[in-house]
Amino acid sequence: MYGSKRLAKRSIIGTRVCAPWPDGIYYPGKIRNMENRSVYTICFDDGYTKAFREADIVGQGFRGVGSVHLKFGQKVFITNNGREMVGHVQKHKKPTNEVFIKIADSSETMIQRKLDEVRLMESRKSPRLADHETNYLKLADMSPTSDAKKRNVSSSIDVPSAKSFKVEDEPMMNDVMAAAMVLTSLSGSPLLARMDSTSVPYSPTSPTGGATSDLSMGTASSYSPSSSGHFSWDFHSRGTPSPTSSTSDVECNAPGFSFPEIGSTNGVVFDQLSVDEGIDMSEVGALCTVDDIPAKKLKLAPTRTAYKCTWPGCGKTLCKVQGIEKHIRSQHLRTKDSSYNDHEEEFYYTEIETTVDSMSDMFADMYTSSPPPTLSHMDMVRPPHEDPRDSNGNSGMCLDRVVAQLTPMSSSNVTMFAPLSQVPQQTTFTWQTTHPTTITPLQTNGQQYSSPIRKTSIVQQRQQSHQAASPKTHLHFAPSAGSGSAPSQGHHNHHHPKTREGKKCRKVYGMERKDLWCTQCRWKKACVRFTC
DNA sequence: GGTGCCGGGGA
DNA sequence: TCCCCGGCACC
Repeated sequence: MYGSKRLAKRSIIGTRVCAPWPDGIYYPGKIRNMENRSVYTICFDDGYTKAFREADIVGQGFRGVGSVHLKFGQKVFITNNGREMVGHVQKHKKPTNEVFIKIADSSETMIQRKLDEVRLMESRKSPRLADHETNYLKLADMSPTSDAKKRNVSSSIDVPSAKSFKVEDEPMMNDVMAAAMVLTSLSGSPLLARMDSTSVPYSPTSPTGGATSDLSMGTASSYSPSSSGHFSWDFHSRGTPSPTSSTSDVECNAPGFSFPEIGSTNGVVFDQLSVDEGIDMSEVGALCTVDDIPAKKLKLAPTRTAYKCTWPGCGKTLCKVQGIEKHIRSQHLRTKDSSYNDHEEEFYYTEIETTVDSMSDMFADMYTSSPPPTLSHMDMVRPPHEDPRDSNGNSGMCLDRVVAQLTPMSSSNVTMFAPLSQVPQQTTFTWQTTHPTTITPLQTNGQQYSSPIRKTSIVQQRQQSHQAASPKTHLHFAPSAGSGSAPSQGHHNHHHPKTREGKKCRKVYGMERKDLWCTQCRWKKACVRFTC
């Protein structure tokens, strides 16, 4: 019924957004794919890839910066004197939403801005900013010397000087921040960084020290002065991946293999992470408490991540994202020119996750032997940006909606963790696979386990699309939310086979952001982006 | 009244 | 084919 619908042209893939690391600081990245309607895999600029809930993402189509709390050291962009400047947050006063920003190219200039006037990403690419954007080392190499004085004359327009700014008594904070930015950008895994932050007093990924705390907590003073100027933290010494390792290493080490490490460090964390061995939908660092976990889900199953080519008939599975991308480029896209990278290959592989204990050996064969669903139109997928969650991350309603928007068949459980600094939250939902035979063995492992496979957006989107089109679609999960409007019930299929409870572009983006709507919505046609 | 989207029609 | 919009059913 809906299979013949014209497909949207716009793509969210590749959209630059910001997402928080475990230290609570937002960093820019690109949306690589969509895990489901509410979870997006973001590839940070340093190559690290992580899944985030839509509510944790800041950017066009997602939540605005006005709804986030900027932590100390957060890199921001502001317009000052008609110029876009980059700086780092010194303090974000929540009550007034005032943000004090230290301009990156000056150690003295402090800018005060309303939160709404702050951007997490540059609005335009000026050479000056581009330089800052890409050269973190240079950024980190700033020193509060004569250069600062010079700039202080022209750029401190409407702000008190840093010295009069008593919020932070960190003389070397600029350097520290810069260093932190470098490290947070380069470090392999927020997951591990979080682990560090919970187990080590000093976290290289957190400019405020291990506690990822606000400036107001005064943890900045815990920063080691020796860290300024060079960045040689030994990630390996704590069993974490090198921040400067290749992206593939990051991929392989951080999201996949780090779970056991975390488990070994923090039993609670381990439990959390291994629950369902499902998708860590958000900040793994924002770990749930045990209390948040349904007892039935307390099964340990460390996971690892692999990448499976979804090119029809291929199914090659590699453990490194670089490898799979190379494979796709070379084998399928025939793109040899590495300088031309439109990231098309990202459409043709999916990140899969499996438990180390039971699945590591079998899943590759299983998945390589299973032809993937036809490639879906990821570009139909746009994220809802208005998450009904409250600012504390209490996402009960949101999660319910997430659940409701899925078209599950109890094949895979997805574990969602609340983002950092938010109330630990976890939910589990399932989705149906279009290849039940592929999943069946996993399903039989038990409900707690369900599928350990993390199927990312391409496959999943297709699944959802199929289900939306299938009259046999039915829900198997029991959550109260959304269950009352299961597609199999009542009037639902008559005139509006797509439930109104599903987010539609109008609802998600609003009239003022109609440009973000899918084409269908703009044409008042059936939404193809938020199908249910 | 708002929303979703079918159906029709213009470019 | 793209795009717009009237109109209707549903909430």
